[in-house]
Amino acid sequence: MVKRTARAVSRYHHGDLKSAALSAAEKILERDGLQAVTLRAVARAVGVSHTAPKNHFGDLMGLLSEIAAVGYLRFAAALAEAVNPTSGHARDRLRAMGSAYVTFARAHPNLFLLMFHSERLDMKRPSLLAAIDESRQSLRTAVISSADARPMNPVEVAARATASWSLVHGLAMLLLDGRLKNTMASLPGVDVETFLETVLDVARVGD
Amino acid sequence: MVKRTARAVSRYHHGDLKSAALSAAEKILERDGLQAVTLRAVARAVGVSHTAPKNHFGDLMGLLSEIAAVGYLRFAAALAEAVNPTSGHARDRLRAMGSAYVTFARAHPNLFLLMFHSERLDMKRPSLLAAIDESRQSLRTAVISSADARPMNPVEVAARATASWSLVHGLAMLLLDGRLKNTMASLPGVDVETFLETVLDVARVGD
DNA sequence: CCACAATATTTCCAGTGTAAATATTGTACA
DNA sequence: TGTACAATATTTACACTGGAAATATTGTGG
Repeated sequence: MVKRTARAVSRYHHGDLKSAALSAAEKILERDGLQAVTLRAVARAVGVSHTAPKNHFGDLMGLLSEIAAVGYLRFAAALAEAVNPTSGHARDRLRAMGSAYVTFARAHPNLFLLMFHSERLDMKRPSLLAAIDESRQSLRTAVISSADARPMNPVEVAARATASWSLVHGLAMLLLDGRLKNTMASLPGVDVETFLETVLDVARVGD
Repeated sequence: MVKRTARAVSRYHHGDLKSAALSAAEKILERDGLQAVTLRAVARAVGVSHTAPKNHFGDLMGLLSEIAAVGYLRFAAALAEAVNPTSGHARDRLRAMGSAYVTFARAHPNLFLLMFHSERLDMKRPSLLAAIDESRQSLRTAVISSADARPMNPVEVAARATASWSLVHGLAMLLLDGRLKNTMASLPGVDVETFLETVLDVARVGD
């Protein structure tokens, strides 16, 4: 059995506890849900005393915030990726980002739910704020580039951006919370991804 | 000091524990958040041993489910109320219901968040299912009545309904999670309700 | 009036977050 | 090289939680 990554032999001083704990926590989150993400469970998974994580995350909220921060960085990358190849019209880029938004939520449901669960997050934590801001940048570029030629006042611009965001976010949340099961059941032969794309097509926000 | 409602003198056998516990729990929920809703806290608030609620709710998830059920009944009433007086066009009714949806979420934020937090709910509990179905009925009437004259296939009908729902739900969730603070801060002089109405106006879903 | 079901209490246990004191280790500096 | 110091980890302790199990009280139908 090979030694971990760094020189870790003595067992005291894990050597890479922070990142090890983060990935262990993320695994627990996706596998067993948020309620299973526990300081003690993470510590057990990494093979360390149950108070060791405190040095790196402070408390449970700190740990969850760091997990969410990692999620936001991946989220931002996924959104940016979705826009890049689409060299078509601005509206197509917005549409592609909406699709990527929902796809990410489906691919990492528990992580996504945590990311929008402020009650469990420390919204003053710098790393989390920075990661959120990165996602916001990704979103903004697509929304801005889809602005019409005709002049709009700032409120209308913000309202359209918020409407677009609300649509994709609400769709993701309803889906993850199982609220679309009835709808899907009433449409035999229609698979989920097809239906989600139809929703995004039908709802061309603003005009 | 007047006796409670029913004849409750002996202190053993509360007499109306279920409803008393429910309203106490709801008060705690709105005042201190979901994490404060605890079987023991509710029992303390009602002045009863900490295992007494078990007889009525089974476990914590059962209690939370009953609270959510009450919320869904109120939610359904609020939505139905919003549609009733509006005798105008079908689209106006849909618009009014969207406004009522967001208004309810703002008026009872923690309750609303619980209602869409399946992880904490027992979605097999009959009372909860019935209450959810009542809300769904309220929503459905408005959406159906706003359907165009021109024929649509079932998938498009469902997609439009889902898009409308997603928009208002996403708007409510983003707002409650504090995700619109930045946007609002960038629009000095615009108050929240005005902005929310603008979002709903801008996003006339489907056509 | 009494057996029984419903309701409430008491007692107990395992699991959790967190604080405080202690122990070990890496490292900068002499 | 060696040593004080900061960083990191452990041990111990405590208050809280959900829940199971045994017990006690009360309402009610027979």
